[in-house]
Amino acid sequence: MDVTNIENQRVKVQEKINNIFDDRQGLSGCCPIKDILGRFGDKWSIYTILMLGREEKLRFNELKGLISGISQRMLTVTLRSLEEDGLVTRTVYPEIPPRVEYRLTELGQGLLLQLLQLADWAKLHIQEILDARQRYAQQ
Amino acid sequence: MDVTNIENQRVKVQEKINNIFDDRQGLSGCCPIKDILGRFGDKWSIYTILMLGREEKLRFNELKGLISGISQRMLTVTLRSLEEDGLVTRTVYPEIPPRVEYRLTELGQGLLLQLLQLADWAKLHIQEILDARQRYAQQ
DNA sequence: CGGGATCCCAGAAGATACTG
DNA sequence: CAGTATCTTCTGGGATCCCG
Repeated sequence: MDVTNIENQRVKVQEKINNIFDDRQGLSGCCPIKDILGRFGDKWSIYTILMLGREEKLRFNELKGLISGISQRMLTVTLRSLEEDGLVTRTVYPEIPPRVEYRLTELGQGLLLQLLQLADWAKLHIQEILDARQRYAQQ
Repeated sequence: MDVTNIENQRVKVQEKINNIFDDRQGLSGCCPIKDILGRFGDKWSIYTILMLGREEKLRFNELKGLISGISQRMLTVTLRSLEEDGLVTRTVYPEIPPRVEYRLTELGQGLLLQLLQLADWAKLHIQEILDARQRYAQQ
């Protein structure tokens, strides 16, 4: 009985994986995971999304202060890329000096939730990974 | 009532995000998401994990055939990196010619499940992203 | 068969200076 | 304040050759 369940699990996983690769042609020649990953797999997007998720709205220099180490250029590039994909909105207030506010869209908040799930898994298993890494280094 | 629920949701999200950053110091100066992402955020790890997840066990050249476009070097590098982190096992059979089998560990299978969840979200929302990208391009 | 070692390059990211 | 422009630096990954 247990064996059957485990076997069923396996088959489901295999089907899902097959589905991912079936869709490859339709979606600009790339599997959806890779495509999504391209959106936040870079060096700064995650931090940007997390900060906007925590603070709800932030100005350019506020973000720059919160994301330690990021350069002006990379913050600009990152925000433009997130905006392009509809994950972030950019609102310019025509004042002097200018004020620009960034927020997550609903889509961006959805992605944030996925990231947090991934973070949960990561926190649960990070120690195993660190241990494995150390074992590997000692061999 | 509904407003309170939404507000509760928000607070939960904020707490989670704060937790991620609280742990930064303890975990080699990096938040766990970034650390995990470093494991499969590269160009080939995902495909490797997906293939091993689908086939259960694979030899070096079988993998190379399944992952179109990958070079010998990058397959080696990718597999070593996954092995180092305890996501993949490498078994050498001392025959002539040599035979080497790769499999996902339990940890690797756990990560695979996370990836599949991400894929589910991706498939649901990829079209929104593509639309947003097109709108952005036309402005 | 399953790699290791070496060379090389494009594109990502940092530093710095300037601007509406 | 919120960028843009330009230059340089760094790194991931491809190509090639070799080996047990």
